[in-house]
Amino acid sequence: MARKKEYNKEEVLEKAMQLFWRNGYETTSMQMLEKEMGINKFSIYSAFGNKQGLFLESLNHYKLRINSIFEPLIQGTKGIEDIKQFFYDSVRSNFNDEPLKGCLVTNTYNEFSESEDVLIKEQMTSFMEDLKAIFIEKLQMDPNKDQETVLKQANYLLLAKHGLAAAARVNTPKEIKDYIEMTFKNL
Amino acid sequence: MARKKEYNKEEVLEKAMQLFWRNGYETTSMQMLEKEMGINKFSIYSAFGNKQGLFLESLNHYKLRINSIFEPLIQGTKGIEDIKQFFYDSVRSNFNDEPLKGCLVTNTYNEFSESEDVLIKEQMTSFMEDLKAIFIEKLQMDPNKDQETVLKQANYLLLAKHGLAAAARVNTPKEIKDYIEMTFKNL
DNA sequence: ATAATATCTAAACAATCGTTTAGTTTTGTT
DNA sequence: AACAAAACTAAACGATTGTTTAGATATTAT
Repeated sequence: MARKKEYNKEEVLEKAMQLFWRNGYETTSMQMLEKEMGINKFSIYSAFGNKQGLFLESLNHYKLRINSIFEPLIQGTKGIEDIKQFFYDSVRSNFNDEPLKGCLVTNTYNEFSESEDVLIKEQMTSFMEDLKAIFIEKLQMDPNKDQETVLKQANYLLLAKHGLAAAARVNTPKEIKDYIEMTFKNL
Repeated sequence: MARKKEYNKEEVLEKAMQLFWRNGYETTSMQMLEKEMGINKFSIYSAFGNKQGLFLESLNHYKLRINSIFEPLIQGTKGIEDIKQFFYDSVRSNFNDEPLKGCLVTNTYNEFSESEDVLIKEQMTSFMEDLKAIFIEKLQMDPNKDQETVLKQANYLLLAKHGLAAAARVNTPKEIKDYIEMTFKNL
């Protein structure tokens, strides 16, 4: 009993996410989003509530989109090798002449670390905790590692991943490769 | 033949720098700066030109201020141990119940990685290159290391420093400590 | 065909952004 | 004492921020 949407929600969300990914939350204006998404501001507000709502949905869209990177990590059975491959998958764009945008989650984590936006901070914290849990599980696959070592190495890898994501926006493929290789050299 | 300034330039610069450090460039407004620095907008503009000028001077002020961290690194004679100490010095606030603001240079590096602000990007790039040169020099103190290894480890440490600075804004002292120890374990 | 309703466009909203202007006050020199 | 120069206050600048409103348009169920 009503008019049809002239846009596809997934498609415009993908475009919004790309823009947020490239510029961050604060720098991306509704005007830019309107232009990039190709739909009117009113349509954005009816579909996503407000800018924060659009961003949160963009984050979720991002998580689904990078499933191809997480799936092998979660499903893998090779322990620490899976994590290393995950590191490489995370920065694939650095080796493919694609624009370097790092990791949207880490970018957001950095941008909002001093912010008081509760919803977004919660999303970030839970995401990081999930990742740490996965790392721990992978590290525990090695029976020679006691629990203390596992936790220590998980902390190490979590921060390494964090740093890699940040660095991936500015560093060269060679620097990235050196970093990943050194990181996993003696684990 | 003129009126005296009622403020001390170093003092207001310190306050501006603190604010930029906490919030980043984009999030810090002239209104906030006016309030924090305790002087009028007009005075800010006469002294620093514009917001970007104020930020660039804040960056320089920051570099002078963290001299106590860099001096031991540059003057040190213990090679890699100096770098490790430098890492610890960089995140001292994490161990001292002080507010966690990470490293202003790295925060800025991240915030401006996709920006087109040439002046600020130049400052960041030169800063990172300087740091890498110092790392290389330190690593070369070990005569057992060939040049290829030196470069590889320098890349590794530069990214590690980058990641540490980002992570220092959100992680716990234990996580930070685990990270630093693991980073230097097998160099 | 008509009524109902959701979606569109386009303009306007108040608030804030970085920046500038106008006018006053203070200081130092002659 | 009078003038000149710099620093102050406070208000306003136009542009842009995120958000909302008003009205036209399109679609569907009856």
